[in-house]
Amino acid sequence: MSYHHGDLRRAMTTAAATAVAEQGPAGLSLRELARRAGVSHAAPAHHFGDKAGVLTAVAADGFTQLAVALTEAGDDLLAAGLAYVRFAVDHPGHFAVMFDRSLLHADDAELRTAERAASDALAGLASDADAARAAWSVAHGFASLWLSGAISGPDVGAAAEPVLRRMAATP
Amino acid sequence: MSYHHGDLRRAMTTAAATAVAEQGPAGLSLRELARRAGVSHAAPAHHFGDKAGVLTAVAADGFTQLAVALTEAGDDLLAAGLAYVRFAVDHPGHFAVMFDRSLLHADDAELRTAERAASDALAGLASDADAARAAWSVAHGFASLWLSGAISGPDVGAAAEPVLRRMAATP
DNA sequence: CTGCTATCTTGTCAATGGCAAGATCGGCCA
DNA sequence: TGGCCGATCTTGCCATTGACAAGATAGCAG
Repeated sequence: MSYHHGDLRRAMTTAAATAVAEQGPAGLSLRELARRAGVSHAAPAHHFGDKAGVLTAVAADGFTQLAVALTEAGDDLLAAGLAYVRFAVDHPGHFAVMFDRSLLHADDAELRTAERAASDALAGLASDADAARAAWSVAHGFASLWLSGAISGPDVGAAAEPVLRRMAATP
Repeated sequence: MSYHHGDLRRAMTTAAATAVAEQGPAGLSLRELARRAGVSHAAPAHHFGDKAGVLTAVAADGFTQLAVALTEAGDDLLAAGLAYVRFAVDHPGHFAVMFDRSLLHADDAELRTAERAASDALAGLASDADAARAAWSVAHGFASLWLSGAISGPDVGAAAEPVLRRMAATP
């Protein structure tokens, strides 16, 4: 039987992200993941160690992509907030694990550098620490509530914009 | 052997809440729960149906308590925000499941009425819908980020107050 | 006392996460 | 060229778990 020689690690992380987006982190099965990738049930363990390792890789991937999205949004606080919300809505699988320490290996090196990158992208936007925390809180809160269905509407951007503007306006 | 005749259902929900607070929703084991309560491994199923049923009961309990906390906080938006954050920090097990639809029976009757109670308590605070959403987002976001460790400090209230004030100040 | 219902039990099963040991592959160096 | 070696992936196994089915017990109504 021929072995799998593609980039199995990346295939697994992306598959895991979509699975988490569909069924939540608790619904993720390593064996199901392996089945879909066409490999044996023990293949994930080699690359990630355990289940938390898979989710840690997903989270690290998410923070990296978030850092890029925030950087691309520029210096405007409102634009950055919208980019944050859009990232969460477009990558629900990543977002669902990124801030849940109970699912991750919090001391993973790759994760920490990715977190740092996103954190740095955030810190550069606001004038002081409280303003940064406030902006981060609104964007994060709105994204979470939207994903949970607590806030809903026809368009995310249209719903988020007035909420985020209210925060960006304050000095 | 004598059967358990106390209020097993309530004992389970509170035990489940503390277990979730310690190990996250994914780490919750119905059998471990039953063991701690001194009942058989199938006892939880009778009261809650399945695992999601247990977490649904925890979430409903959380929304009920949240509604009380918000009502007690009065009409001030800042006070309500602080009460929201304090509730999340004081009841991390409840908060962790309340907004995660993937863990719950979203159509549960008890859950829906509890959600409604909390939602009503929130809606009465702000002048318009956007203001309510904004206040909710900041409080929810700050609480989430604090619980995840992304924002930290010596005292929650001291850290939250300037952030929430920034939102409450805007008309 | 008898029957009824809610509560709790034992018994069982498939699925899962994780570990150990072995097989295969691809590249590196003599 | 040919053999070695580490990385990758496999098979085999085990304890734990969630869920279901069927039975036992307790307390209450009549």
